[in-house]
Order: sequence, then structure tokens, then C-alpha cells
Amino acid sequence: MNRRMTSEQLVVWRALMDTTNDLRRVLGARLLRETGLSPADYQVLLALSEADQRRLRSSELADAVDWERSRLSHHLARMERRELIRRDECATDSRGAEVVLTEEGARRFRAATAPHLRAVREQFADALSAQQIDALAGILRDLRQHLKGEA
Amino acid sequence: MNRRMTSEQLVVWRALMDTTNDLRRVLGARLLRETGLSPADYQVLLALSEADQRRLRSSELADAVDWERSRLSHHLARMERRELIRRDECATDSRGAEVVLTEEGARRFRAATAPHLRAVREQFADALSAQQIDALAGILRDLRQHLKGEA
DNA sequence: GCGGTATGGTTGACGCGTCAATCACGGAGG
DNA sequence: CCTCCGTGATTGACGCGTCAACCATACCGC
Repeated sequence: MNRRMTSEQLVVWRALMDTTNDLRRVLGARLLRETGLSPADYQVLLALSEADQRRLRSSELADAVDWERSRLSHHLARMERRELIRRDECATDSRGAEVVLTEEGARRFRAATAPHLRAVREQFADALSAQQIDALAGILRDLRQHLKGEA
Repeated sequence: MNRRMTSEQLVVWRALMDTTNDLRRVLGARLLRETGLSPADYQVLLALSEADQRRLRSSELADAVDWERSRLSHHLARMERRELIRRDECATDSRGAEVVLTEEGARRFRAATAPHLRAVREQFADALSAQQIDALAGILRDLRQHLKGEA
């Protein structure tokens, strides 16, 4: 099949990219301003907070946040400088590293949770009706499904 | 009002961020692979292609793509190295710059249009029904509206 | 044990985005 | 004129992401 998109489809595509981009930007900036944590910091701290002993092997953490190892490595380097996390040697595999949440990291994450959830509610959830949320859930499910083959 | 979000709202929020992120990534990578242009390149070339004389003042271009001037300046520097655009002095205001589409830039953009539209259709439009497109349009309109105050 | 390969993780280079500082020119008021 | 201010645009520093190259260790088969 080789038909063209309707212009509505194209417009909605642009709107999707632009709006989600703005949402990301606004919420990310707000999080940083209110808590000093970037969205990426938040994801990492969340995963570590939920982990047993507040520590994870580097590759488990990569799975948890769904990042490439390289990206994680770079980000952990920045977080380690700020003493949000620490990297210990792994007892059972000397290639490996264990990423450990520091006290400071745990504290900062706890302090960030409420502001973050409030921001998501105010700037996302409050804008949409229950029906819209349901419809959006379906749309995202289908998009993700469709993407699966070629991701 | 100080109620919490439902967990569905939060899940849909995460799905929105994750899915749009993946879409951006997959389509961006595909565009680059197929045409050698990044999404940002494409936006700039599109705006210039549509401009009178294929040239725009730097700040008009910034308005057209809705970027900060600083971001545009950095990006134009990279594009100029690749000879996709050129920067001329402006005749009427010697502070200003005129951004001009080069032949090469125009050629590359023309060659990129069809693959790009095809990719958007395949990975976005083909995944959704007409009803879903309409619903999504409404959702995005409301989100954008809601965002307006605090952007 | 020993060679080869797979795996865990890091590094460097580079594109992209943001912020704050800066520079150069234009324009108004004295 | 000339000073002061606003504006057009660039720069530098830094965080973030990706890709390809790399290093070290583990593990498998002989």
C-alpha cells in the first residue's frame, strides 16, 4: 500500500511531537527548579529506591530504566560526582559494579516525590477527562504495539 | 484542590512519555539513516524551503521553527559546516544574519521528504483508526490549552 | 591450564539543548 | 555628536544521548 497520509494525520503527528516535547520540557524544568533533580536523575533514584538494599547491578539498573549501558554509565558518572549514588565493586563478579543509593540520594529523592507527582497532575492529569485518559491509554497501547516489530 | 492522581493517570503519563520518546527515537534514527538528516535539520530545511527566496532572517527562522535563538545559532553552525545552509550578512541591519538554503541543502531536503512522510505514516498513522486520530487531536488540543498559562 | 569468545562496563567523540554572558549594532534623548 | 539602552545574534560551559571502540573478566571447550 502506498497511499499518502491525510493532512489531518500529519497535523496530529506534528501536534503530538510538539506537545509532548513541551510537556517534557516544562515538567523537566520545573522538577529541576523545585528539587535540583533532572528527570533522568529521578528515574534512576526511583529504581534504586525500590531495589532491595537500595542497590542494583549496573545492568539490572539499565534494564529497570530501559537505557543503554553506555548512557547509564555516563549518567552515573555525573550522579556520582554529586554524591547521589556510589559505585561499589561487585562481590560475585569482578567485572561488575553495584550501584548504591547514598543517604543524600535517598533524601533528595524523597523530597522530590511529592512535587513531581503534583506537577504531573497539574500539567497533565488535570487537563484531561477520565474518558480522554482511557482513550489515550488505548492509543498509546496501539502505537506501542505497532512499534514493537521495528524497535 | 489537593487530591492525588489515580494510578491509571500516572501509568498513562509514563506511557505517554515512554511511547512518544520511542517514536521520536525510532523515526529520528530512521530519517538519519535514510537521508543523512536529523529531525532538527529537517525542520530547518522545511522552513527555509517554504520561505521567500529560500532565505530568512535568523530570528524569523527561530520563530518559524519555534526555537530559542541560541539553539538555532548552534544548529546553524553545524549545518553550515555541512554546507546545507549559508549565512549572509543582512543588507538592512548589519547586526543581522540571513540564513540561505544552499543548492545542496535544497536537494537533500527534496530527497528526504518522501521517505520522511512514508516513515511517519508507517510508524504513526497506520497504527491508529480515524476515530483515534480525532480523539488524539482533541486530547492534544486540551493539553496544549492547559499548558498555555505556564509555558 | 589455555585459547577464544561472550559479557559487564567504561570511554571518547560528537550531535543536540539550555542558560548565562557577551558582542555589535541601531536608535532615542540630551 | 555621544551616551545609554534595546535588540540580533554568537559563544562557552555543561548536561544529556548515541555510537563505536575498548578493557577486563568470566566462561566454555579442549
